[in-house]
Amino acid sequence: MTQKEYKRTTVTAALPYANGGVHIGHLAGVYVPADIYVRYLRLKKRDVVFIGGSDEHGVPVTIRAKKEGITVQQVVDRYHEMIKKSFEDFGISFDIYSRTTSDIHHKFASDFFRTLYDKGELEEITEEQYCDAVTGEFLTDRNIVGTCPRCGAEGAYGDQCEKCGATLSPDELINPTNKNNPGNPLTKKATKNWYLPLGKWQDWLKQWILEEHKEWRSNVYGQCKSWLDMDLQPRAMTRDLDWGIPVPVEGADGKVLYVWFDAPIGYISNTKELCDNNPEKWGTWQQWWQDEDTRLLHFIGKDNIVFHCLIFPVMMKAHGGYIMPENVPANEFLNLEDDKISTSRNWAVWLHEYLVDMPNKQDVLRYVLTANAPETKDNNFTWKDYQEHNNSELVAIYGNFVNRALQLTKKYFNGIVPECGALQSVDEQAIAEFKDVKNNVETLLEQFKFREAQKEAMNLARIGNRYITECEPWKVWKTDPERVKTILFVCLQLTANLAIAFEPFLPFSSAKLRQLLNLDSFEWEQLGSMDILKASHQLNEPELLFEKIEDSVIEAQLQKLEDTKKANEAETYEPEPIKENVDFETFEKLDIRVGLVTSCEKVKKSKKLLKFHIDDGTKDGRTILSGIAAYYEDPQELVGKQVLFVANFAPRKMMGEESQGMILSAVNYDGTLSVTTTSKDVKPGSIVG
RNA sequence: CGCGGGAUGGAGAAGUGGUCAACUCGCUCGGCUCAUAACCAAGAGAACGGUGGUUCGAGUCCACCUCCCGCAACCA
Repeated sequence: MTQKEYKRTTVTAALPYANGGVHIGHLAGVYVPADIYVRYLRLKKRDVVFIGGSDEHGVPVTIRAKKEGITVQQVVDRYHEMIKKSFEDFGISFDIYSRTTSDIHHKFASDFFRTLYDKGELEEITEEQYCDAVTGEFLTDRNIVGTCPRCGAEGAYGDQCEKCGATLSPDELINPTNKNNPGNPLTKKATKNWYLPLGKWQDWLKQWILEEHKEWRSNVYGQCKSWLDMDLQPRAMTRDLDWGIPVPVEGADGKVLYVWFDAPIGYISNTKELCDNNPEKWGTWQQWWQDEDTRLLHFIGKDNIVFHCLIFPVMMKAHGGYIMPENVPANEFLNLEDDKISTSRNWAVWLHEYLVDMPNKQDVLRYVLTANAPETKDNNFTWKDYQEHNNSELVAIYGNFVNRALQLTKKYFNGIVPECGALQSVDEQAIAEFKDVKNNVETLLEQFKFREAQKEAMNLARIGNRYITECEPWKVWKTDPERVKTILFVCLQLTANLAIAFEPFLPFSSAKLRQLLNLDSFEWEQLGSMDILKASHQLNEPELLFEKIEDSVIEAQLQKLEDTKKANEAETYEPEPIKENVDFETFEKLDIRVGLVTSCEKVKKSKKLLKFHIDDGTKDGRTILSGIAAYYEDPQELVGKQVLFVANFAPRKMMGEESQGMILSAVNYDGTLSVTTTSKDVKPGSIVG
């Protein structure tokens, strides 16, 4: 694929925003593929650096800080630590994971901006912009709400009305106000900002991307093309805000660098931090960002395409001296149980929670996310899928083959690698098959086809299972023990090959397998070879590589999601509209009373009905049937409670019983029912009014 | 509204003009028993989102349409 032979590779993974945790969508889209690729290159002994870090500027963290009553720094500290820790525990092998609030970054980004400014690469534009008349803060279109001029809906945004879909500008809104401070009036103030004139670089971008990088993924190429077919507008690189990197220009008080300006520079400043800390090992940062022999790769999600393919390259080009990305493998999005992943709705599987709920199952998640990777279209993660991939692939195919090989070796040869005898055609065929795997995996990885590459690695185990079944060493042992030596020798070499092939994908399992095989180290070039384990080498005690995941574990996760859904519904609950007014006489017609429940039981053959006996102050009391059985599993808990009931309801037969009235229940937001009761003890039969 | 990406058996997913639409999981039926009821073999199952067109021939090219996602707050 790559025509040029590069000396080294710089790999970046999108900087997660320090306003929440990392979830499976981030992992599947960016971090797992990036990590696979980097581990592969390292195993090939290539020079590679893997850069990550938290993006800690921008507006949302300031809003969160305000809401929680803590400082912005406290917010970003909290999430930075959390994200960093969970990446580590998950085995995302960043060479550095730093942050955009670091001193090095502030200075670097500031200098970068200043260079553009001094070279005259930025345009100064003064504009009237909306701001909150009370607080004075500037507002983006999206943070202005008002009444839609077309459909009259309330709560239309400054850029679009969600109700009718009309594209709007804030000027068109009726009664515009600050979304975060409803009611505050707006005014307009002139403000000066610095813009990057993208149009100036349009021809260069067209040549570089549309002509020279036709091999980029179609989603990336198509998105770039659609932008490049229009006239690119200047893009503001500064904002009126007090959180961020101050604009290093005279007269720019109260202005900071736009997050999208400073965040990608974080890739570079983090590299610098890494190199400064250990120059012997890492050399200079310039070597990773400015040397023509370095290949630059950005792993991102599809929403970041224009920033990484157009804006950041223009920033680097305008600055001068930087290399351009050689590829930007952007993934599509992952859904969760058929619903969009959403931070605000808490609809996600959070990495930090997964690591607690599913201890030592990092590789299972890595495997499933890769097997289901949203490489060409949005995909769906379901827990059932997760269980299936684990149980029928990792356990049944990979883990099982390894276990067969190790157990048989233990049984027949005390865990010592036997001598290889003369090869038969069945052996040679298996060996020939698994020699192809190396090339196939390499080709696929170089094309960023991780899903297929992993499947190809799994083929090794399939080959192994087929081979061992065909050779039946457990049978041959009885007649020809010498032959069993060769069979198991081949199986063990296959096992060692599996450890190598899966290292980029399943690093924890490969480490464990390497330990079981009692191997100190291995490298990619050994993949496909038949002498990784020498005869008479002692193996360690066999252990299972993967465990079956039981239904109960999956059900617990599904329940967790179900609870989230419930909580979301509760949050977005809106009461039913109030009914038409009635006069007092109408109300008076209803005779509502207090009753004491003296007995309560399920009505046979009915799913819904409970049969109450109520003390209503009369000698015999009355019987009332109520359709709330589904919400009171144990009817006994209602006995002794005072309830409100309509006493002058016309009696009605249900399931053969007569119901004399109606017990009042509240209908909860989710449709569940709750019997009403009194707050103090009241004599049965008392009037409610 | 516009622009970009996508829609292939129950699920994932190859395939860009021409052998029975590959492969993985699931399913059915055999076999095996070394192995975590794991393994191996065989089989069933897709008129390739819809309509129309180009062509000797289309999942593959063209037109129109439908649905999903992104570009547009949070966000991979």
